[in-house]
Amino acid sequence: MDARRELTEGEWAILEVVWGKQPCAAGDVQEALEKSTAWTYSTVKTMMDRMVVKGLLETERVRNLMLYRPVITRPQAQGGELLRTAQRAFNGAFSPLVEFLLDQDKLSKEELEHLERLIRQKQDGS
Amino acid sequence: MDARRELTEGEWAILEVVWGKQPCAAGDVQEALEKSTAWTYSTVKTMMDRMVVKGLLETERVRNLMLYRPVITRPQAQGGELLRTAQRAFNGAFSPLVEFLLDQDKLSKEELEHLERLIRQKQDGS
DNA sequence: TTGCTTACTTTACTTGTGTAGAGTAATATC
DNA sequence: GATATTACTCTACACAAGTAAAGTAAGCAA
Repeated sequence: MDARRELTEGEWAILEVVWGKQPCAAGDVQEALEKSTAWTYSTVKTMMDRMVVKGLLETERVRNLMLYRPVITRPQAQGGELLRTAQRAFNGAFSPLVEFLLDQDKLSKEELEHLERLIRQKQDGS
Repeated sequence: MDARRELTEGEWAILEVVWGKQPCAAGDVQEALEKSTAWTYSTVKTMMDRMVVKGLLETERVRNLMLYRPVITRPQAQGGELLRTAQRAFNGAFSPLVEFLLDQDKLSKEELEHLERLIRQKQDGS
């Protein structure tokens, strides 16, 4: 619920899976992350249960199976992440953050064109 | 040196001070952060020494005083932060990150105009 | 009904970070 | 020179997060 909470690397990994397939059992998540993380079932299950306590996931018991759902949406988490980055690294403002990307040539010619178009649309819309 | 290392909240706070005044003694940093963090001298000193071990700061001893300097620059740290955010929350690309900001109306009319101008300059320049 | 399999629970070790007290060394002051 | 001040060092605790082994419960198969 609190999109302002910081997510760890592990929490992101788990949430990505749960967002993709919900409801979702701990075993599903473990299998999905097996290649990238090599975490055992126990590890994933522990992390997910801790995420429930934190309010990041919620559970529903179906017979002997525990199903998990995300409580926060991906956009909420993305927003929180960006907010914190802006806060920490750019004194709380988003615009300097974008300027930094421009300065550092992090955006390709195509992306620049694309963004220019989007900005113009945005301006027309409002 | 490694701009890819993640900085904690505390490390950011300390680095902000050290970037602003270098070289800088632990006491200086403690005083600067006193209002916002209420950390004691010991706390700040411990964190800074750990940052030296990590290669985030370097020291020079002048008589009985230990002076600290940043090893990474602010832009390096900002870049690292943004890179990680892009990685975690936007599958590694910067452009979707900016699009997210547009979608979520995180940028004011003035900022949009400003950015549009910058983008156009950028395109002319290259 | 006996054991196999699967999922879950309990417990615990480790590392990093925030936090700081207590003790020590060196400088400054009277 | 004795004392006060300042800065440092050492040590340690707490909590979060990554990590997972071992034990338990419940449905399934023969």
